[in-house]
Formats: sequence, C-alpha cells, structure tokens
Amino acid sequence: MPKETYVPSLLRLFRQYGYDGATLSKISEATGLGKASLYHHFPGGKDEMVTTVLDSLDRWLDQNILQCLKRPGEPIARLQQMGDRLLEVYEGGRQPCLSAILLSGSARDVFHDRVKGIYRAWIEAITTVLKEAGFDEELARQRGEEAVILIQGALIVSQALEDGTPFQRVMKQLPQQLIDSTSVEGFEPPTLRTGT
Amino acid sequence: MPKETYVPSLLRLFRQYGYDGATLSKISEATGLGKASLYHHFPGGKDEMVTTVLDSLDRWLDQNILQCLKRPGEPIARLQQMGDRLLEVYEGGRQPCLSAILLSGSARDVFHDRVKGIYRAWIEAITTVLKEAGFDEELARQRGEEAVILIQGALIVSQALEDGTPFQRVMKQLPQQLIDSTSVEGFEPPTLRTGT
DNA sequence: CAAACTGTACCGAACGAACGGTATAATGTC
DNA sequence: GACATTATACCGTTCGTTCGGTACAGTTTG
Repeated sequence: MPKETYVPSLLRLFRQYGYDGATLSKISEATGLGKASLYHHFPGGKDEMVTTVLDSLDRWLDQNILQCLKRPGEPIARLQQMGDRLLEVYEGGRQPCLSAILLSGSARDVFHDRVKGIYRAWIEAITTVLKEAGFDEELARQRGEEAVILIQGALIVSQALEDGTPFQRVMKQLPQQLIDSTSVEGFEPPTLRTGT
Repeated sequence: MPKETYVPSLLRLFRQYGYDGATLSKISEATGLGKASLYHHFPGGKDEMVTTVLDSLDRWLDQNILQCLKRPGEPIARLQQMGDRLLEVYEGGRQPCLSAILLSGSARDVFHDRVKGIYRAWIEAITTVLKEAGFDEELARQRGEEAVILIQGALIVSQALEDGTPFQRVMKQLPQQLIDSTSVEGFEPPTLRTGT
C-alpha cells in the first residue's frame, strides 16, 4: 500500500483540526493504522504526513485548476470550470481550505513557503486568464488576487455561519464578476477577446 | 492587576498559534507570568483565557465597528471608518483574525457559537447600513456577507503572501464597491439616500 | 521441493518530553 | 495581620517518537 492511500483521511483530519490539533492518536484512529505503522509509511513523522498531503494537493491544483485555466476556450468558461471544481473539493463550502489552516499553528514556519507557492501559482493562473480576456497586467493581477480572496473569505464565512450558501453564491457569481468591466471606478471597458 | 492586562499578549499568541499551538509555556513566557500566576488570574485555564480575549474582542467590535456603523452620517463614510479601524487591528494585513483562527483546532466546538455570533453581528451591522443606502433587504444582506468575505479573504491572502497590500487594497476599495450599483448583473441602481 | 533468506506491512509497549493543571509555602503590599 | 500575588515543585496525562518483534509474501539457494 503506497502512502498516498492515507491522504484522504489525513487531509480530512488536518483540515478540521490543523497541524497541532491533529494528534497522532486521532491520525491513528482515522487511518486505521497503529502509531508505529504510521512511522513505517511516514518515517518523517507528522511533518512528512503534511508534506505528503501537500504534494497531493499540489498535483490536484495543477490538474484540476491550473491546467484547466490554461486550456483554450472562453475565459469565462474556464473560470466557470474552476468554480465547479472548487465546489467539489470544498464540498459546497462545508470544508475548510488546508492551505489557509496551515497558516497558523506551531508548524507555520515549516510549511509557509509551500503554502505561499500554492497561492502564488493559483493567483498567477487566474491573472493569465484575465490578461487573455483583455485586461492589462496590473488590473488582471489585482482581480486574480481578488478571486482567491473571495474564495478564501467565502470559505471562512461559510465555516463560521455553518452555511454553505455564501460560498456557493460567491462561486456562482465569480466568473462574471471577474470579467465585468464596470466595478472599478475610472476603468474603461477593455476590448474583450475570446479564447486564445 | 485585572486579567484584562494580559489580553494583548494572549491575543497575539492565539492569533499566531491558534488554540492548540498556544501552549501554556508560550503563554507563560509571553505574559511574563508563571503557570501558578496564570491560574490565579484564569482559574478556568486556557479556555478562560480565550474567553477573556473573546470578551475583549466583543467589546472592541461593538465600540469600534458596530456603534460606528450605526451612527448617523453618509453610509459610505461609515464604511470608510470601519475600514480604518480594521487596518489598525489587523496591522495592515500583517495580523490574522482570531475568530477565523478559532474555527479550526481541537477547541473548535467550544468556541464556535461565540465566533458565529461575532460574524452574524458584523454582517448584520453592515447589512443595516446598506439598507439605509437604498438597497433592498436581500441585496443588502448579500453585500454585507460579501464585505466580511472580502475582509477575511484578504487577510488570508495577505498572510499567505506575506504582503499586506492585498488587504490594504481591499480595505481601500471596499466602501465604494459595496455602494456601487452596477457590479451585479441585472441589478437596477437604487435611489441612493444619504445619512438617516 | 524445501530450507533459508529478504522485504514489506504492521503492532504492542514503552520512551522522554511536554502538556494542562494544582498543590503549598513564601513573598510583597496595604 | 490580611490579602493579593507569586515561585517551586509536583501531579497525572498525552504528546510525538522509537524499539523490538510478529506475520506473511516472495525470492533465492541447496
């Protein structure tokens, strides 16, 4: 059994409890493996477990978000696809974001660089799409950031209110909102292009 | 010395490390108090420390945000004031939000109701302002949620990128963005009223 | 074929350290 | 003297981790 087998359980646990709250006892219970067995698959201990989950997350992000955003097609349709994927992973806003969770806790410093890289790549990909849609460099980057901001914020609010609808609404409105030309004051509508 | 004396140190610690990561050793070091002294001031232990910080946060939110939003004046000016206060507490995006941090970790269940209350009150207050600005009930509520979503999301992104500018930009644009009538498709501009 | 060996998967028990928390006696302060 | 405050020492528990070892499926070797 490869260690990837246990990624789903680990992901669920780290998302819910964070690094410090996800104790080896809980991990042992969740994976069905004894503590000692865990060290057979993850000689590096808890840190390696997190790293493995982050590896898997990197792969998922690339295959389901980044690749998808880079594919040819209507920019708005590509953003729509991203939204659909996000609705799946975050289970309609009921599940929090691991990258955000790892920003706090005693292991913050250990994983911060990786988390930073994830956010950077994500923002970058959206920025590229928006540039293709006709926005200039600076505005595209601002809106790329705003997209991730809305997603992350919506997750927090949905968690806090125990209600997925804020997240779901944000995901529904996001593509249109990003492409819209009128929401920034003093901004002239760009010439919209379609596809590549 | 009242126990409120130690709220700043505790706040800083819980914001950075979360509930599980903020160990009594760290708390002892940060406050300069021995364990025994800590339990003299906080007989309820760690939970009481968090509760005390949340009490303080409740008071701060009411005095600096809610009251301010309820005061008479131009809606946009009141939202502007909220932004200024938030830039202060979150130190320009360099500091995370305690309420968001407490949503994960092993003590999630203990504090979730209080956190939920904080978000509800905050959204409610913004919603009220937007209704005064001429928006109907439903749209005002949606934008009230969106405001908190943008704030929380911007904090996350600023933390992740180690760069306060995303948060600062969101705070700068927020009032105008909330009042703007054109960013939601199919929405007709309301009759904007000023003050009360 | 059978005996010996190898590697992967797993676990019970225990490790030292740190955890949250509590006595008790000594201090300072009015 | 009374009372708030503190330091020292300690409690039982749980933490992340490691040790020693079992079970078993191949594979190699005689």
